[in-house]
Amino acid sequence: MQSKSDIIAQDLASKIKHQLYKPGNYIPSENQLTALYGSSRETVRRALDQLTELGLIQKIKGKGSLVLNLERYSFPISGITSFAELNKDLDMRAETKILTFEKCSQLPEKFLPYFSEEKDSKGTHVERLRIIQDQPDVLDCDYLLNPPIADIPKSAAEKSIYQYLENDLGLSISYATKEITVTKVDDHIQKLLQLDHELAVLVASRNYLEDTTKFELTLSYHRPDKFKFVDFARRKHIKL
Amino acid sequence: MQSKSDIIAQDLASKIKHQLYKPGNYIPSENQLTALYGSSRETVRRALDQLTELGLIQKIKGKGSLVLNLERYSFPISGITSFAELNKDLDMRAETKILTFEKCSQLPEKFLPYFSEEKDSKGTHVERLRIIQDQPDVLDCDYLLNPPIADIPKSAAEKSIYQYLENDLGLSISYATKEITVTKVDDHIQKLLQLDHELAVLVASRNYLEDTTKFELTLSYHRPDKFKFVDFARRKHIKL
DNA sequence: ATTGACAACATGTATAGACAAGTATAATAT
DNA sequence: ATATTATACTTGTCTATACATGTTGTCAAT
Repeated sequence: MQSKSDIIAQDLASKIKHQLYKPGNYIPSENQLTALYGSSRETVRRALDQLTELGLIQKIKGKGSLVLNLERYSFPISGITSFAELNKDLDMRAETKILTFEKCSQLPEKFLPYFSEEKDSKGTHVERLRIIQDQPDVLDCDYLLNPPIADIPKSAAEKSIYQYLENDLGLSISYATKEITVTKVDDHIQKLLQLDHELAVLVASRNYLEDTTKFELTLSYHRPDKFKFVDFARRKHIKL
Repeated sequence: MQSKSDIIAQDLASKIKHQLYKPGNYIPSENQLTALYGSSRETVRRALDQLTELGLIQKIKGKGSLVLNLERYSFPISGITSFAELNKDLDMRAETKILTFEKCSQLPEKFLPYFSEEKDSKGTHVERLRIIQDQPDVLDCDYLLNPPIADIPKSAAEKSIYQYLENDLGLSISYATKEITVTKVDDHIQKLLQLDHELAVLVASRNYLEDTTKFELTLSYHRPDKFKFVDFARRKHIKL
């Protein structure tokens, strides 16, 4: 269920996207938004907090909330976003080729160096090659852990695994830890990505549900010349 | 000035760091924290929101706030954190060698392909080589834009530019957009980083103040074999 | 022993109100 | 004209309250 502040945030985000509120201008003040949406100021402020976190606006005390212009530098791809979602959002008309789809009684070898803590976990191994404009771009290796994900139809891998998990199974994907490195890859991967050298960008991530259950391990091998990670970050003032 | 909720967040974060609250356990409930800190529940909740965003805890409805165990996989280096801060936090006893420190009337050539919008901006050009355990690791190229940063002493570059800006000049560093790619580098950089090939990881970022003034451009060239970017991300549900 | 209802806890969401502090404008005094 | 003051805005912070909803254990009925 969407909360009132989620709906307001969604509506404002869409208005910013469609340039009803333009970069460099202020959106209506919190009091005006309060009247507009018929809600309390705190509720409006919770919506604005979301937009601030996303990097859509910057709040300036005494003045208002300024719309930032980030579209110039393309859009954040950090966070947790599935390939299918990116494909749709960025309209990159990509093709997906399923290379592997198998159930395993333990973690496949290739995952071991990165996720040794799951050595003996059952799961489903999915390998998919992402092809953009006839160019192999990314090799996605997923391992869906068996508890909590028992069975998954092959059709879900063809479309979107995340959509299947969230819409069909009703699971709530919540957070992830990611690690980006550059590694040497074997002949097999080198051939798949049509590389003329042995280096690839590797994004390794552990993905978790709302109840902190780990449900997926991912290794994504990217062509270095195509790889681009865009991020928006705010300075945090908590010192550990 | 630090707000009440900031102080609570800071205190809780420190307790988590020092294992007073351990991973897998729940921190005290919001009502207990309310009593503990003598504040309202909303104030406590604002503190918990910060810890949630940082990935220190996961709130579970009906149960409580669980401490997550992220230290196992080393700690998020996304966000905006200066090298000096990282050096201190991670205790990596790094050495910094200043290669360039000059005022410029326009953007130096090397920045142009990445920040063409600042072509004619005055500023200070700082190049620093980061050496970790006698191994050149990162080449940091900064360009501090003249408005808003007029003069900067060379001593600041030797210690920490961010500390100088925030503490001495009283500027508020607020947010940044970052872009991570892999690029071919020229002989000069190749030699500095002691690379036996031509690929380096490039982190390009635009850094902004609280009033949305852009104040710094950064190009960081990393040795691919040493590069590691760790991130914590939460799934966002706003669709653009 | 199993089930079901209930109570006591947890977090999630929304509201209303108050005051602080930064910004900009207009009126005022010099 | 210039500087000062008042004011009406803005966002920032905190409080108190209410109700919704999810979780867990207890106690009673079956």
